Amino acid sequence: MGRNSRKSTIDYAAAAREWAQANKEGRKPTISDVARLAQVSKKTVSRVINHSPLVNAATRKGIQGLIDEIGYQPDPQARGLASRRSFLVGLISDNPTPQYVVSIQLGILDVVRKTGYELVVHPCDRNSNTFIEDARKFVEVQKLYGVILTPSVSEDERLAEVLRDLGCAYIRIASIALDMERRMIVTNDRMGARDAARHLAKLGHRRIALIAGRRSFRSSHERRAGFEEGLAEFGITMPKEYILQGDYTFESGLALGSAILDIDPPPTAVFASNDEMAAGVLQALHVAGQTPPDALSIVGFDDFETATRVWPRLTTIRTPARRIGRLAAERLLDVNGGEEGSSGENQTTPRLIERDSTRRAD
Amino acid sequence: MGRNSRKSTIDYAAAAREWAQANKEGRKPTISDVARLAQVSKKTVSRVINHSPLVNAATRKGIQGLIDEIGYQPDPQARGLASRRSFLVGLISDNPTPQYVVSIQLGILDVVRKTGYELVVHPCDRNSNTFIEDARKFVEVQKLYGVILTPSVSEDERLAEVLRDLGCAYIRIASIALDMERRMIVTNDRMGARDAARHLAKLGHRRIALIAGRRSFRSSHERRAGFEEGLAEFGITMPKEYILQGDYTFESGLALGSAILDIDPPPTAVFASNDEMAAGVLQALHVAGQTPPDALSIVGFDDFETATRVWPRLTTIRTPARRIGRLAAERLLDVNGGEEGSSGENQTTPRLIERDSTRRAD
DNA sequence: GTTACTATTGACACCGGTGACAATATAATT
DNA sequence: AATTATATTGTCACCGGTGTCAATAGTAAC
Repeated sequence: MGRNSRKSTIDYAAAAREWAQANKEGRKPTISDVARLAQVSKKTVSRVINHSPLVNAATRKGIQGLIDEIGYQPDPQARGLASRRSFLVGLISDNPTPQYVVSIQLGILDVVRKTGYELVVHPCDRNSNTFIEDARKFVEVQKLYGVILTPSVSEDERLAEVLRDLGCAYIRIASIALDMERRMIVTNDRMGARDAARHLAKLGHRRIALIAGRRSFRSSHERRAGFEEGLAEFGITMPKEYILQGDYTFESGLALGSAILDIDPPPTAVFASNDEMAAGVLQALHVAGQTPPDALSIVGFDDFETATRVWPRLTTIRTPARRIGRLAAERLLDVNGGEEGSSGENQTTPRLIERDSTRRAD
Repeated sequence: MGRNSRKSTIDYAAAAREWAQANKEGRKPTISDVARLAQVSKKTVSRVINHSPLVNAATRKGIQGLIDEIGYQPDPQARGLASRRSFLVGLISDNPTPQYVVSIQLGILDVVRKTGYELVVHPCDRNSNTFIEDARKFVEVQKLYGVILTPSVSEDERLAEVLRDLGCAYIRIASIALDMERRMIVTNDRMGARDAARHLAKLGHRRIALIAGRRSFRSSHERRAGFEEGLAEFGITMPKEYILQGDYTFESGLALGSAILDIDPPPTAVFASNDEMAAGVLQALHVAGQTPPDALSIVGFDDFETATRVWPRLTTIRTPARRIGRLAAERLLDVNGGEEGSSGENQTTPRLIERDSTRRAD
């Protein structure tokens, strides 16, 4: 205190009224308007909007009040132009499951909204040979504040390198740590798959099959490895013919589901590496006239909507996608402002949701 | 021709080389760089990037070549600041079905990408009392080029008025024309529902029930009306107790599905106003130990993924969501540049997809 | 040859902020 | 009282484009 009355104190309320008066035509106020009304320089107002500590508390309070009063909102384009950045966050994804993408988006938006940033979505095709170049242009031209990457683009090292090169902050969502901790949100798929295995083993199953996910997704390897580890705890190993290669699509699950029926001896349970494929297996059984889980128990992975739409409802491993999105955004925008430990979570552990697609082995 | 050699001709290729030479440190070129190299004013370069007709053909060609050569990309922030607009398109939605939102997004992106715009997503809650104000701020602060609205926000007249007020272009996706033609993409839900009714009637069903969608969605009324019209063609009317009020969620379908079983006399077919609810009905039947479509045929609406995941797969009315997104974006960005008639579609007609959830009435 | 017109280009301020650095005021130190 | 440090604020050029309007150069008309 004590040093806040260099000049005769300003009546901010009166200034606000004056503005309302003079601005009949409804012009949006700019920083200059605020500065004039508050009788300070533009720079000081700028400091207030940017939460600079270099402002006298009383001055800040008054200016902030004036800003609220007349509804001044800084122009992101002008701010960005001057400071060579933007207030946009990008989401680069190439995930085939729409439900995943939406959930992640919602999670990100939960956070981004509060902080005045906006989310620009950017699906891409990792196989396109202009993929890297496109992404580069995207972040460069838009001067993105940062980007969030979902599998499988999150696993692309070329992309990560380009982003580092551009000095663009990024968060990679993936099933294992591929990068510095502050750049990762890790979903512990391996552990989830392990639980799936334990669940089936505890139900007495011994002849257990696996439908693997798309090879280009890290998660597909993690899920398989975790599942095998879990089985190993019970002394179970899968013979080669019980391991089928899917690609995370419903169609692959459908095809492989009917293939499973022809295996001799038939497995009594199967772990599909995601719900879409599990739903496919389920449908294959129905087509074959079976009534799951009688002859075949099924465990999925993800717990997206499909899991509860099908019949019987899928026992599955829940991936908290929205929460993951939230964590990624929090980390990117450094909500919790660097306060040590506060909520620096960057791990999510999936958990088993038991429903109706599994039963005890006879 | 004839007036393109006022000054000694510029060697643009040489200029490009010169830039590559001088710019070892990899600075991004700005409009000033281009202007200097091409020996013209910034304004002329500006005209080229904006496709102004007021540029000599030869000059344009040279400058464009130079731009391509050195990889100049105009800064959207600077452009926006100076011209008081932006290169962002907004998607404002409050639809409960994620698959719909994703499909629409993809459709919009199909178009938006090609034109250098970016898509900013903005889900909202129409019941929030700051909804309108939030939306207003969103388009005002971001100076959005335009926005696309999906049901049910697309049906909100207050919002539309605010947008007109702000001079922001917008496209409303809805099941009936609520606005000037150039601002609408209409999905003819009524006709789709009519087809659903005809389908059931032709299969010999007479005791037919309806599960209506959420009241706050226009489509729910359209679908109901269309369905009733279709039945009327066959002289069928639904008694009151056959008309159930759902809310477009799976859960409501599940609850109402089991309610249907208690109606006496029981209907032999039901039209659920969307696939989610149809899936719910299906599950209710399974829970009750029935094997649809034996005792009850079901028709859904939308043909989103759920329709093919459940068993039996749903007979449904396809809403081409991605195409709708594409049409909306084309219209908004005026792709087809005003050429009369070229592809000014703004209607999509849903069509019946026959699968396994319907059968002949006994 | 002069005038009027069209086509093309340029000059320059400005959009609404921020960065770098200078200036001023107050407090602390000697 | 003079000097130094700290807190607070201001100055001014600049970010990278565009709008407005003037300038210049050919061309057609008189």
